[in-house]
Amino acid sequence: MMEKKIDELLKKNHLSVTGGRKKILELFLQQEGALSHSDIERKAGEKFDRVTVYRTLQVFLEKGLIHSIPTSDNSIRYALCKEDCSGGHHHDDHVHFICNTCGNTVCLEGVSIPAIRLPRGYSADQVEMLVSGVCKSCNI
Amino acid sequence: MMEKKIDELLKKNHLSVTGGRKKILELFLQQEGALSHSDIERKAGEKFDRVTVYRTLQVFLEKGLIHSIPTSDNSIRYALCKEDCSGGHHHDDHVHFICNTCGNTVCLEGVSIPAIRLPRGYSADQVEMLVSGVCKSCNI
DNA sequence: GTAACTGCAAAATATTTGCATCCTT
DNA sequence: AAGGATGCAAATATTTTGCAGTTAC
Repeated sequence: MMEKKIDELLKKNHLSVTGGRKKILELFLQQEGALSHSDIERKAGEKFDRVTVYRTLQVFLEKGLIHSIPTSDNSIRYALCKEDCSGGHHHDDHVHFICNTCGNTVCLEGVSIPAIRLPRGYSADQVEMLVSGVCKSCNI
Repeated sequence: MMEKKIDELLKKNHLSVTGGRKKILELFLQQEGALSHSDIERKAGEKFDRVTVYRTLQVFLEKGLIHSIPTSDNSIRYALCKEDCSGGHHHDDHVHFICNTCGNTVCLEGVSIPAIRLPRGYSADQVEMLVSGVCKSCNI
């Protein structure tokens, strides 16, 4: 049951289990894709405060439950991390896809980011790859 | 002379040559790297209005004079486009590098984004690659 | 019982819009 | 002269902070 999974996820990350956190985590689990702050507010209905959403996302981010996906429109998306990246230690080597038709953002778990050769003097820490286009569901 | 170059750039893109636009374009030309909205405000001093900066960046973006670089911190950076991407038709196939030490963002013109294979059903339109780490100047 | 989480109020920031005026062409 | 660009004022929207009340452990 999802309820169980949610509780486990929170406990595993040393977070107390509260209504707001459960609700937000549930949204992420239901949705196969990324959510922006405003997506969450909208989907959660009038359930809880804006501020709680900010704080919850921040804590989830710190604990490594979710990761953020950069965008060009000043509205960062967040997506659930997979098992192996809890504790702030991310294994974010997958590609993010943004659909221009439906607006959804998804993590392409199967597609990994190819290595690149940087100019002399540069050292890489993290690499993000962002593809926009038309997704599977819209591409008919 | 830079003055000339600035005028030409504006004219080439069918924009009238005004003080604000010249100033902002000058900032981009001086700086080898990307600028955020607030960078521009800061560097321009008290020269002109916030609103002018918003509108100018928007126009430059539409005309293809600059391109935007996504970030994870709700502060989009903008960088000058090279010759061949005016008219909203971008040739943005280079990698962007964000230095965690000095905070600068630069376009690695020499490094091009490797092709990737998307899952069946997805079609790509644009690809962004964002590397963070330590840049040449800070890596000593 | 205690520490942590939440909601509310309010402050601080950031972005957008309308309009009158000024500047470029 | 005409159209577009700018500055100012103000409306909106977004994010942060402090604090008091509530809840999880």
